Amino acid sequence: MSNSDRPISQHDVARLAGVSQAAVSRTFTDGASVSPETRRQVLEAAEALGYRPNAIARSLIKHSTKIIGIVLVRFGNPFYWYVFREFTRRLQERGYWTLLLNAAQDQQVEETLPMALQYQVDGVIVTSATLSSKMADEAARAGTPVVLFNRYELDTTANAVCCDNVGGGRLVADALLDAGHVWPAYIAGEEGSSTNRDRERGFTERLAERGHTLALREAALEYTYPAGYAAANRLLRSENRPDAIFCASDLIAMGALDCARDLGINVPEQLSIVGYDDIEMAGWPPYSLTTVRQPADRLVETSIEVLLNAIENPGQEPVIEWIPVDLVRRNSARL
Amino acid sequence: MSNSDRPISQHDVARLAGVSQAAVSRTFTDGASVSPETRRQVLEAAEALGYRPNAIARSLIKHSTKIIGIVLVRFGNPFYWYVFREFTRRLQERGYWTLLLNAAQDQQVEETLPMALQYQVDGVIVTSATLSSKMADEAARAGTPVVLFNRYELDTTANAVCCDNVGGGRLVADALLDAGHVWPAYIAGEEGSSTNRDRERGFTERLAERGHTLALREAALEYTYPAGYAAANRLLRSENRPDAIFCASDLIAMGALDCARDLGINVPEQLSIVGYDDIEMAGWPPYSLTTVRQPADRLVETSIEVLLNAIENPGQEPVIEWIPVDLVRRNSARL
DNA sequence: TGACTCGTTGTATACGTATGCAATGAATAC
DNA sequence: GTATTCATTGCATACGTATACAACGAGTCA
Repeated sequence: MSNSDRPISQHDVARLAGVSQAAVSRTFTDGASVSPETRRQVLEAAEALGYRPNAIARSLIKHSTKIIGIVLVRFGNPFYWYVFREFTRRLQERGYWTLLLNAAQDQQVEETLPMALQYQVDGVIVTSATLSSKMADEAARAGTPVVLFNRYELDTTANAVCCDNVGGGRLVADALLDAGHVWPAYIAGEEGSSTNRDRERGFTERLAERGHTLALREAALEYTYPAGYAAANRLLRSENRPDAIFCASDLIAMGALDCARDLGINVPEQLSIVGYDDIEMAGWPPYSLTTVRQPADRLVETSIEVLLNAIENPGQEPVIEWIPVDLVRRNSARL
Repeated sequence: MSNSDRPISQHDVARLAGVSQAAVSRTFTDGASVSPETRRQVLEAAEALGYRPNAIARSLIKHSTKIIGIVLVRFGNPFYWYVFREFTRRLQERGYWTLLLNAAQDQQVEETLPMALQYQVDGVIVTSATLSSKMADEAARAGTPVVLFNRYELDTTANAVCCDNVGGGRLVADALLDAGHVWPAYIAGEEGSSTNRDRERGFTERLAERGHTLALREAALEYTYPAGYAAANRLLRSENRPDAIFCASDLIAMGALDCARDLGINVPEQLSIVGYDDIEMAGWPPYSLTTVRQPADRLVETSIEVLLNAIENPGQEPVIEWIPVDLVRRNSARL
C-alpha cells in the first residue's frame, strides 16, 4: 500500500486531526484530560492512519516497560512447562508481558540476567537456578526486583517462593516406613541443585529419626527419563536390591519404573517407586505414579504476588514464602 | 547501598570520566570512533558507577529492538515445547530476544499480536494459529515481518514454514495398506486446524487412490492424552472394530494405545496405532510409537532464516517453505 | 461587572541514547 | 615552512511519547 517509510507517530495523527501532539497523547492515556470532541477527532485520524502507540517510547518516559523477564534454565522438566504457561498467562491478565531468557547452562544466567536488566524489565523471575550475589547486587542496584522460583538463597537480596522440599522428602520416608519398607534407595537429580539436596536431606533425616538408613543411592545427574532408567538399572542389578526407590523427579521415576518392568520386577509388589513433582503424565494409567505434588498454581500465584508487590513497593525487605507439598497416592508404591 | 533514585545514565558516566555523553555512547557502540585512552576512562567510570546501557532508549533511536515476538496458542503439545525451546535458544545465539505472547484461544491472537507490534518487535513467529487478513495487514503496515509456523495461508501477506501434512497422511496410508490392513480409522484433533485437515485429507485421499475407504472416524477435538483415550474408547467398542488407527498427534495416539490395552486388545497384533509429531515420549519403551516425524530442528531453523531474511530485506514477497516428513517405525504398528 | 473556579489546550521539556556535522589537533607530505 | 589527511571529540539534534506549566475560555457566584 502507500507506505511512507517512517511509521505513523502521534505527530502525524495530530496534524491530520488539527490538534497538538499532546492532545493525541492524552486521548491514549487513561485518566488524562481531553474533551469528547477532540478525543473523537483524534481517534478518527488515528484510525484513518492506522496509528498504534509506541510502547517503547512510552516505556522510556514512564520508567516502566510492563515486561517481566523469566529466566528458564532446564527446559526439560514438564513441570516447568506448566509453570511457564501459567506465569505468562497470569501475567498477561495483569497487563504484563514476558521476555524469555533461555539459559542452557546454569552458568549462562550470569550473562542473560544483565541483558534482561538492560531491557529495563520491571521484574525478573528466575526458575530452577540460583543467583550469584554479584547478579543479585546488580539487579538491586538497577532497582529491579527478583523472585527465585523453587530455590532460595539466604544470603542475597532476592525474594524467593519455594516448596518445602525437606518436608517432601520426610513425607515419603514416613509413608514408605509406615508401609513396612526396610531397604529404601534414592535416585538423585542434578547434584548441585538445592531442590535435589533438600529432598534427599529430608528423606534420609526422617529415615534416621526412625532408626533406618538409606540403603542405596544413585545419581541420575539429569532430570530426564533416560537418566532415570540408567540409574535404576544400576540400582536394581546390585546385590541387595532395594524394596523402594524415591526419585528426585517424576521423569526419573518414570524411567526407573520402565527399567523395573524390563527387568521383570513387579511394581509395586516387589518394588515401590515414588516420584516428585506430580506432572501431568504421572497420572497416566501405564505409570500411575505415586508422587509428591508441588502445587504449581499456588507456587506461580504466590510468586507473581511477591514480585508485583516488590515492584509496587520498592525498597522492601526480601521475602521468602514457603509452600507446603502433599503426597499423591497412586499405584507405583505399596503404601 | 548509596541509591540515588535515578538509574545511572551515560551523562553520569561522562561527568565522572570528564568526557562528553557522546564519547560514552561511542565506547558502547561497535565500530564507533574512540581513542583507546578515552575508552579506558569511560569503561573505568562505567564500572565504578555500575552503568549498563539502556536497551529501550537505544531501540527508540535505532528503530530495532532485537526482540522477536512468539505467539503460542496451544501450550499443551510437547512438540511445541521443543520447538519453543529451540526458537529461543537459536534466536539468542543470533542476538535476538523473545517476547512471549500466550494466546489461550485462537481468537486471542487478534488481541495479542497488536500488543507485540506496539512493543516494536523486529518480527513475529506465530505457531499453531492462523492470522486474519486484518492482522496480516496491520503487521505489514507496521513493517513487521510475520512467519506462520506449520500453518499456511495462501491469500495473506505472511510468510510460512510448513510441514507437508498431506504427504504425511499419505505416507501412513501407504504403510498401513502395504502391511495388509483393511479397516483403517482416523482420530482427528482440533477440527478447524489446517494441520488436522491436511493430515486427514492426505490419509483418505491415498486410501481412495488404492481402492480403500476410511472405515471409521472419531474426533478427539483436542490434542491431549485423555481426549485420545476417550475417542479410542468410542472407536474400539464399535461393532466393526478397526485394525488400524491413525491419530492426528502423538498425545492422542498414546491415549489411544493405553485405551486399547485397557480393553485387552493386543497392539500391534490386533491393532496398529500410528501417531504424528514424534515427540520425545513417543520413543519411550512402554509406548514405542510408530509415528510421523516432523523435523523440528529443520522447521525452526528454516523459520528463523525466513524471518531474519525478511527483517534484513524489507519489501520482499512472502515465502512459503515446505518441509518433508518421514515415518518412524517402532512397535505400535504392524508394518 | 469583576473575581473566581475548572476543564481543556498548547508549549516546552524530559526520558537515555545514537549520530551528522564541524572543530580540533596530530601526523604526514611536499 | 605550509598544505593536507585523518582520527578523535563535542555540540546539537532526533527518536516517539508523557507531563508540568501556563494560558485560555466558559461558567458560576457575588
